[in-house]
Amino acid sequence: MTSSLLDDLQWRKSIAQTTDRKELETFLNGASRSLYLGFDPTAPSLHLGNLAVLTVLRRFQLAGHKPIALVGGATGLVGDPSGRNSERSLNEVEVVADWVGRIRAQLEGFLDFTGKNAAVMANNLDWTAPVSAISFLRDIGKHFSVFDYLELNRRHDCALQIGGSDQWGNIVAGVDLIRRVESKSAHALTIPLMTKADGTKFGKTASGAIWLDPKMTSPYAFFQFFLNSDDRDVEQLLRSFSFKSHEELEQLFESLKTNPGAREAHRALARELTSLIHGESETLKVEAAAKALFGQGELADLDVETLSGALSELPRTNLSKGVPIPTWVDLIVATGLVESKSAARRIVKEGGAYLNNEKIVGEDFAPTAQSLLHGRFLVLRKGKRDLAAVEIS
RNA sequence: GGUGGGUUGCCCGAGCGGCCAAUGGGAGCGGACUGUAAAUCCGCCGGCUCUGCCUUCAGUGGUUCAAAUCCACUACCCACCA
Repeated sequence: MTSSLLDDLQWRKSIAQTTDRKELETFLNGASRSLYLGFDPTAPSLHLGNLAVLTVLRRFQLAGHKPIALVGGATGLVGDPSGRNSERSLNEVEVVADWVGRIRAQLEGFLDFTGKNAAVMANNLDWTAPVSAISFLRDIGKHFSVFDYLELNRRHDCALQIGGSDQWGNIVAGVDLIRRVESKSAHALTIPLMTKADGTKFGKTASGAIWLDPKMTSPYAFFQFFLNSDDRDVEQLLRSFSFKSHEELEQLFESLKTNPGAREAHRALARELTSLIHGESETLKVEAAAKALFGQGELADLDVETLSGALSELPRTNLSKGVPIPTWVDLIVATGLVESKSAARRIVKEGGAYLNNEKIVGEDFAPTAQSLLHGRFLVLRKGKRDLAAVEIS
């Protein structure tokens, strides 16, 4: 209930639009309020884009308010409101239910579901399912994100909805609906959609979105994503995602300006977020791995534990002992780091192929038994920083 | 409902019977430079059992020695008229 929550969000450039700022301020200062944020289950995991708005929800909770995370099981089923893909198979229903479950589990790690301002999980399937299909279409139609707000207002006295700035229209429609139907005032706050300095969408790489699920984006890749961020994006990323104090952040911004090469701010960002999502011990492992693999020391000098720990973070493939070792090209494709043999051959031809940090030459090159580190590991590298591992067992 | 235009590789967009795996741009990838950054420059950029072969230009069928290119039908999009 600190009066500075909105000021803090402002400082973080996390506010795109709000309904009347003064009223909102008064509303938030008055008591511990319920507010909600909705997610569409369009994938089995949340990604960094979701995390940006989710972080704001968390800030509200830390300020004493009660967050409601709405996972739109119903929304996920309807999806495309144009109705073009209106035929849904039973399978899809099950899939969406599964996704909703997974997303819930991720939210549980991020919000506090205990205590006096415990977070609440809601699923709009709870109030859309009992409504018959015909009345649903007639009364609610595709506007049910608006309807959700009304329903949460009734059930949880929720009078603030937050979301990405693309949701502004929807949210305000909900505010209006509550005013009309319930004669109560409701509020809205949107968060700017993040973009990168180069104009591309934030949180996407060539290989796709950065997911919170460690099976979809490894903690190592997650950490590296932040560590390798464009210098120009780091300040905003810290503002948006970090829970450090303003003073600490200002220091990092300063370091970014005066000594960008040290990448102190990048590292702080990568550490904090990886810890937040994957836990501190995982972060330590991942960082140790990166240090080992990118260090100037010889890979062969690393002890088995360090090496095997580091390699476990990478895309990898296993080979059985005894079979002849395939070519570098075949191996790198097997790890999944390169998608076709043509692409792998190209990399060799262009001089970007490495085995155990030594450049290799020739498309037919195959590691020998002597190449094995500690008798069972191979470290493949593509270009400057993409690594993969092979283990013989 | 009527008439006309469109559907090309990850995206945009040329091609309009053979020289087309298909111009150009963007994205992506490799190299140089660096800081596991950006900008810049150079190269690559469908797949494979790689001097060749295979699968691509909305779908299906047809004409032809030969089609992304011509014809017919189907689907979707867009424009003008109603």
